[in-house]
Amino acid sequence: MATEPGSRERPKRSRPNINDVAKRAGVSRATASRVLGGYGYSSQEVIERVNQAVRELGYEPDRIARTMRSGKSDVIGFVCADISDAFFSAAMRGICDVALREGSQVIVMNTDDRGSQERQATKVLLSHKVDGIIITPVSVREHGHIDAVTRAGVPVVSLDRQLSDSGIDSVVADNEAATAAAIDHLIGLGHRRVAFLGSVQPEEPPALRIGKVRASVAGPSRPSHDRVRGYLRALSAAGLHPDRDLIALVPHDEPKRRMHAVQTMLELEDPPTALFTADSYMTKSAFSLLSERGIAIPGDISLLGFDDLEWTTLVRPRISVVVQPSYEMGRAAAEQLFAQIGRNAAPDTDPRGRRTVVPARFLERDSVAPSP
Amino acid sequence: MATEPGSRERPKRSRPNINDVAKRAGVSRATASRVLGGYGYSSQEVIERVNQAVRELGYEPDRIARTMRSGKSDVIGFVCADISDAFFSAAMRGICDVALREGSQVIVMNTDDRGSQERQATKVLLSHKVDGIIITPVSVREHGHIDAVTRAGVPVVSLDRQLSDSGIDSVVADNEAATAAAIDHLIGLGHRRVAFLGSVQPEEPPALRIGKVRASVAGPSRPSHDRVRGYLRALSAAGLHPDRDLIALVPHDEPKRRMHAVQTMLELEDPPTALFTADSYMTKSAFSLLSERGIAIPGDISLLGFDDLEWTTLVRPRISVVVQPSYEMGRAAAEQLFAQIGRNAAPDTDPRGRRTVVPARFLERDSVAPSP
DNA sequence: CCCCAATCTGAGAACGTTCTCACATTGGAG
DNA sequence: CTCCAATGTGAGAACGTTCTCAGATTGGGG
Repeated sequence: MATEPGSRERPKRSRPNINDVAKRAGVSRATASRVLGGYGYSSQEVIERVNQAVRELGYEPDRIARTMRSGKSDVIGFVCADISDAFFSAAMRGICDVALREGSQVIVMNTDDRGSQERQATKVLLSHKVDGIIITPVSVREHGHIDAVTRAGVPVVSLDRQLSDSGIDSVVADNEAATAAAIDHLIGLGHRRVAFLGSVQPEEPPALRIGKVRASVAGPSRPSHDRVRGYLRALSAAGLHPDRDLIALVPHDEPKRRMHAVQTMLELEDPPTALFTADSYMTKSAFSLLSERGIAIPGDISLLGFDDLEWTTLVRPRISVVVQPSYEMGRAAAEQLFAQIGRNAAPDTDPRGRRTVVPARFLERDSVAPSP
Repeated sequence: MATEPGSRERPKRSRPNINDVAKRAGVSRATASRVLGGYGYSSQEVIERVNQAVRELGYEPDRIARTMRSGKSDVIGFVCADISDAFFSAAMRGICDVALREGSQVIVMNTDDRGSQERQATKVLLSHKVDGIIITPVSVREHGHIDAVTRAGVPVVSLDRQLSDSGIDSVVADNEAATAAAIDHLIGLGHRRVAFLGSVQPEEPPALRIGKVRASVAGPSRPSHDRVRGYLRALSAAGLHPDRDLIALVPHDEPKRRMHAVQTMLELEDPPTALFTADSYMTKSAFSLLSERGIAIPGDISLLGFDDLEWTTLVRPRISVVVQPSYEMGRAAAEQLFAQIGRNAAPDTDPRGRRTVVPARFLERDSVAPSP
């Protein structure tokens, strides 16, 4: 009723609030809130009148006001390097599914693996009063900004990487064990010269890239390191000595250097009979180069990769891979986060942080054969 | 100073607010806010004292309270079918990049192409007071819930699909033109029997899948329809008549039926000499089947696909494709959304909604050859 | 008949911000 | 000297919610 003359500028008509509901139901705001919140006492009649009013007005509570009052926002943050990356977008889906079940929403922020962006992201999320944060931290050592989050009483779960010396929960794949098993598989097939080709983050200290692999690889969990460790462990378990020439670690943002690393490996005097490519970037580069050069897989050389990508079953031969369950890892991280949120961020349970390790699976396909 | 005895239960120590800043600077809350907001008059001395206090306390304004007061949240929503899909996650990245520049964050919600989820998502986002929504709507006809969003004064941009009879902005690829050009290319190479293999949404009316393709394909922009239209247009421009047997549209969530559609096509009495696969699902299925069957591409049959996926350059032959610039589409949608937000959601500019069409590119590779 | 517990309700505070308004205090022009 | 504009400041309202508290009304047990 009462359509004002200038019905054009209606957009100013804002959503009904709880006062409107109360008025329509003929009760006070407190009573309406009590009915909606389902606490305290309310007469049956009032309950019905309020619900009726809610329906008639199409009332939806304002989550901002609710957050203001309660401190709980029903929003969590996901901080990752790049949401368009297949691993992160799959994990994101897992996170979203759990969040939906919990009645929460997810804010995503990309860091491009830059510490400054990450620090900014945590600040912003905190000022949005998120209930918790899932993060794939750029650095496993410098995590002052992340500690600040937990200190503010906001739960944090670290995904895919583990922070050293912090009580922060983490969800990681068993990269070391899975890699060791894969390498062991190759050794079992008679391979004695197995190359390890992996990527590292651009920010990583160059020490890792050249000398003292074993030492520099020690420390907190980070996929690239753990996989090197797994490689070394399998070798040593089989009584083989690691050969510096058969290990290459290049920054993941330099495709040319990746190609070059594979190339160098193939031109060795005593070349490897099997390639273990420790991540999707490297697997792709190696496969490209091999097929460009007309080198037969697995006839001339065996190829075993990490990460299951769509194309690994589309190319011939189909590539055998160790696959990280990215969706499930996202789910697990979210489950753990909501568990923390539920018990009100009690930071006392385990001083070293709960660590969830999810198994990576080995998918045998056609790119690996016995050593000639 | 003054570390209380029970310094264990510190987490209750909440972040400093603007009152703390004001107190420390020895001014009123209003003055502190004025300095921080940079409006009105403030003496140089007070400005410095306030900034000093901000630094000392590490004060960060509470965005929830700010939203409460101003109605602007610096958050936008992205509603898509599935964030783990390559198209959406790339678009998401584009959206995030623009949002970052604008000082906003992005909440993602998945619908799995279900109308109920989508309606729910818009409600939730509205109650979070988002400044705008980018959406890939499930249905191009039933958009009452989306109209409700604009009616609430919240800008909306539709991505990849266009809503019929609504003033809602959209960003879409020129699917029809790009498809027509691709088909034309095939015809130019002598192909007379070109098959069209595409997917449709599960919810889509079966009418589309069987008869009267041309008629049912009319209407608002939606990639699957536009591509069929482009196909028909190119055929007709070349004086060719469409053959019902050479057109297959199957729900994208039924891989078996996809395979079956390709199979049927190949077993036709007068089989096609070229396959146009109108989306990534179909391209993958067709390539798989062809290579399984040992059918030579492009020797026995030419293959031309839609969507550029990583593997299309990894397999042999490399697949020629029409590629949709997903990242740029996300960017464009976000740009348009913030433009609307900037001019305060004036819904008066163009009653039919601004339509941004971004060109799809044709990438010629090795999977297309002249007709034998 | 009185009292107290149980039931029901509403007034009002609080969350942290922004911003309007009113009230000083200047100093220069007339 | 007077007046007014320019400059500087603070009190307090408002956003929409939740929830504590106190007050009112019942009814049953003593």
